[in-house]
Amino acid sequence: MGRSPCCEKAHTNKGAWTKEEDDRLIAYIRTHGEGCWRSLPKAAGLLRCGKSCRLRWINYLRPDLKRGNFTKEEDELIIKLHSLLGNKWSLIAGRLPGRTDNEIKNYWNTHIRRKLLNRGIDPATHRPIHAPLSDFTITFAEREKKGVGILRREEEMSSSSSEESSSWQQYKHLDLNLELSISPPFQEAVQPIEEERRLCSNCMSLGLQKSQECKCNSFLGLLTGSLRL
DNA sequence: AAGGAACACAACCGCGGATTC
DNA sequence: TGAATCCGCGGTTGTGTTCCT
Repeated sequence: MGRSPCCEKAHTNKGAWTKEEDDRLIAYIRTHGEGCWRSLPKAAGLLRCGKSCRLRWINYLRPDLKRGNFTKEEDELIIKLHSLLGNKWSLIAGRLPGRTDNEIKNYWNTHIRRKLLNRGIDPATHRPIHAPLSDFTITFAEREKKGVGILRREEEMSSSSSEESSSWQQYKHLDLNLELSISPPFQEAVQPIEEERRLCSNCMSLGLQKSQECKCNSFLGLLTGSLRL
C-alpha cells in the first residue's frame, strides 16, 4: 500500500512565495502558533502544502532568524561540528542561534566545502585529500581512554606536501582542542519542562521530543564522553 | 554591451522515524 | 500489532544574481 501524498497536489501553489502568502502565514502563526502543518494551509487560506509552509516559516519567516553573513567564529564552529556530526544539519543548526539547517547546509556546500578543499582537506572526511585511509582510525574508545581527538593518526604523513601537512596540522589541532560535552541546544526562552519529559540532557540536545525514548546508549558511542560544543 | 559560466540560496522531493488509531 | 498518517531531515533542483570574457 503506497503512501498518500502530503497534500492535494492539484490545488497547491509551488515555487517562490509571494508577499501576500508570507503575510498570511505569519499572521496565522502569530495567532495560532506553530504546529499541525498539514491543516495549516487550509486554515490560513493558503494554497500551499503543509511541508512548504513549514519550510517557509522555519527557513525564512521565523522572527528569531539571524540574517546576513556568517562570522568567522560561526565558520569555525560549523567545521568543528561537521567533523563530529557529519551532515546532521539540524543538529549543527541547533548550536548556531538564529541559523537554520537549510542555511547552514547551503553555506557549507557553497563556501566551506571550497575553503576546506583549498586547504587540502576532504570536506567529507575532514582528512587531507591524499592521505590513505589506513592512516586514520576513528577511535571513540581511544579518545575516552586518552582524552584526545576523534581522529588518531597512526603514521607520519610522509606522502603529503609540507604546505598540505601544515594545513592539516593546524586543522587537526582544531579537532583536538574541542573539550566536548553535550548540553541543551540554544533556546531564546526557556520553556517549562513537562513532568513526562524523561530525556537526559544528551538526548534533549539531539532534538528528541518528550515522547521519544532516551537513546543515549546508542548514539554512535559519542555520548559516553563529555561532549561540550 | 552581450552572453555564458559560476555562484548563492530558496524551495521541492523522497525517505525514515515517530505517533496514532 | 500493523497500517495509516504526520513531521522533520538531508539531498537535490531551480532560478535569480554576479562575474568574467
